[in-house]
Amino acid sequence: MRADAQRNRDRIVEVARQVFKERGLDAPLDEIARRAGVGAGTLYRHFPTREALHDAVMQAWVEQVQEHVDKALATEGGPRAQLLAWFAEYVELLTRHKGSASAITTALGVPDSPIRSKCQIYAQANEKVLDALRADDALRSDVDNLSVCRLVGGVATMADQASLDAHAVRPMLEVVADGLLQE
Amino acid sequence: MRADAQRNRDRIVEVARQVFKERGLDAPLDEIARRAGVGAGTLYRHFPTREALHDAVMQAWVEQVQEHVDKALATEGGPRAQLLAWFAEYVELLTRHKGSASAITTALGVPDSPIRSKCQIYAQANEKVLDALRADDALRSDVDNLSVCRLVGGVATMADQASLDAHAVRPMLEVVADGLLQE
DNA sequence: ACATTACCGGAGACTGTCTCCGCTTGCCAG
DNA sequence: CTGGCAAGCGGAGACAGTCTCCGGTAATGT
Repeated sequence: MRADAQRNRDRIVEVARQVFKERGLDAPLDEIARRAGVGAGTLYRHFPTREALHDAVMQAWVEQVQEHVDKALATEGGPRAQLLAWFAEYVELLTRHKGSASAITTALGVPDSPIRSKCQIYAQANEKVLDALRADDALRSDVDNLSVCRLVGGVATMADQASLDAHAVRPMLEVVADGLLQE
Repeated sequence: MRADAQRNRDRIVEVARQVFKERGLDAPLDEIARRAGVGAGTLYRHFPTREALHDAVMQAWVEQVQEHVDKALATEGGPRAQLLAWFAEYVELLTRHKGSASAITTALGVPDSPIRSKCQIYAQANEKVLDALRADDALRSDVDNLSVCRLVGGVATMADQASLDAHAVRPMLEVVADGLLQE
């Protein structure tokens, strides 16, 4: 890639992150182009679809998922506390950008989605937590990873769309956690 | 209201129901106007916002909520079976029109939403089921109705957006039900 | 029959999406 | 250094959807 092309690309992603944060994931792409100082054509060449741009914007913070998993697994207080800590992190990460909770959770089962890599990371992170709990025999045996991701993703989507804070989300996550743990 | 106005209104709702079913809740309003044989102005006068039209379209099947509650409560097999039966009905009703699960669940906590009446009906229906279970002392004491509605609404939203069938939704509802029941 | 006025409808302004193509500019071979 | 040539740029403009405005139409009460 030519140097100027790379510069433009980086610039677009940077501006897009800002604009998406301000106005949601459905902000006008032309405004992003304008604020990035490039023509619409340039934006669309680098990112043929809106989702491709989402994908690029999300890249940075999705890379933090791994450390959030480890943080949650280091929580004291038994499986329930660990699970809740992880779910809270999961929701926090997913709602960091308006609209992404829904986008990622919906795409979880779609093999050729433009944001597939993001979905994978979330699914793998969740699986890691579930596996850790399974090792302690704390988890019900019949739960599958995908369902749990969708369940928590559903909570995150609602939290996102209705602008719920952590306090309002907590009781929902407790219900999910209790439903998942060995009874 | 004048007779011709009433005629047009009914006609618009009827066509809108059809179009929303075919193309989702974000179908072009102008197409609805065209197929209803009225001008765009007429449509917008009767329904100032898209949501107002959603509201009118949903009216018919929201009226069925009550009977679905009773059907679920008549289910044999104890509290868990009843709860699951109701949740399954709830999801089925919410996903009957693409996009409505998200719209209704998001608006649950918004006092001045255009679709407030719909939300109320869902919330009340859910409360009725929860109350019935509480009477049998089957439910955990600390769950609030709104959280449960959001939780199940979240599942419905995911089911809607990812086009999940009842079979894929079932395990999620089981987790929610188990988390809600007295342990 | 007539006046009144609620109501109709579609032209058109506006906003956002996305493409096309003439121009510019970074890059490398000579 | 410099000339040539793609790669890349950018914005005009076609297209689609939203929503308003207002001249005209026709239902209704007297």
